[in-house]
Amino acid sequence: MNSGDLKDLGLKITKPRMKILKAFETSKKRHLSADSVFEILVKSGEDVPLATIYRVLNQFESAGIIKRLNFNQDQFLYELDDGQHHDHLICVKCGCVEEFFDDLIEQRQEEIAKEKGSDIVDHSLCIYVTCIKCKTN
Amino acid sequence: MNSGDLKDLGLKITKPRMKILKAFETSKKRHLSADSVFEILVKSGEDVPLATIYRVLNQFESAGIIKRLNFNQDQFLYELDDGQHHDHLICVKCGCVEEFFDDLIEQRQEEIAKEKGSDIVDHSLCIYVTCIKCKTN
DNA sequence: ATGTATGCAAAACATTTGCACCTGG
DNA sequence: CCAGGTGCAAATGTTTTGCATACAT
Repeated sequence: MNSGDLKDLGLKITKPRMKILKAFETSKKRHLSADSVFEILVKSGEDVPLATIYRVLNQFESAGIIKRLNFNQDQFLYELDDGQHHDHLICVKCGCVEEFFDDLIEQRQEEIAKEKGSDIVDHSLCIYVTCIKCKTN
Repeated sequence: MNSGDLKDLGLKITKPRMKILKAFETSKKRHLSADSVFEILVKSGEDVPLATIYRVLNQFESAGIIKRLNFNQDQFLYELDDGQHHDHLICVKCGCVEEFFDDLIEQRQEEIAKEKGSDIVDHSLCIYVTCIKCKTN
């Protein structure tokens, strides 16, 4: 993701937008809340107000640059959208997130929707786990 | 679910609790928000304040009487817990909810967690659809 | 009687919005 | 220059909480 991409999406290249993008690209965590983006920027002295972060995040989501995820937590998480659909395993102890994709599960969902006469618009599968690290602690 | 069951769970039989239970049992919708429980009770003249509804709903969830669901909407929904795990199809147009259970999907989730070395605690699969009724409108 | 539950009003908290000012192209 | 973006403060909407009173057993 670079400034050209932003421009192509009809979004002006502004400092807040670039900073927020960079936060995602340089963070070791792929899944960030609005608040953690805020924290990252505060720490790097590149402060952007939360309201702007939320606005930019929403625009990025509309533009298809990021995805907003709902893990039944108190906040939404956002991840860069690489175009590869996947689902998530979320550790209930440490909050870490792993991604996976399973063809069989995807297919079965299509079949289930078909049986009901419905068209799938989207789906979300969250597997809440105790991750391998937390199991041994 | 009757007063005896409530008592067995260590919950006193109070008017608000009975009214809220009845709202679930008599509603044609299985999936209700705190607010829609409130509306139902207002309409039947059995008014219970929202704060109490939230408190009772939380107690019921801890007691295993109901489940709290998160469909990526602005509120949580609650359903009577009949002990049968299932997942949901949610219509993005009309908000109607259908339930389903698929053994294959359940199994695959176990396998995926196992591959990662994690233990499943819970999971949530929401298929967002356009339902058959909304397709034809 | 007494520990719980309720009602009310107020708090909490993530997210959104109105509006005046700024900025990118 | 000017539409669009930002910053700030205030609003929103759901859910939670503190506290004094009422109730179940």
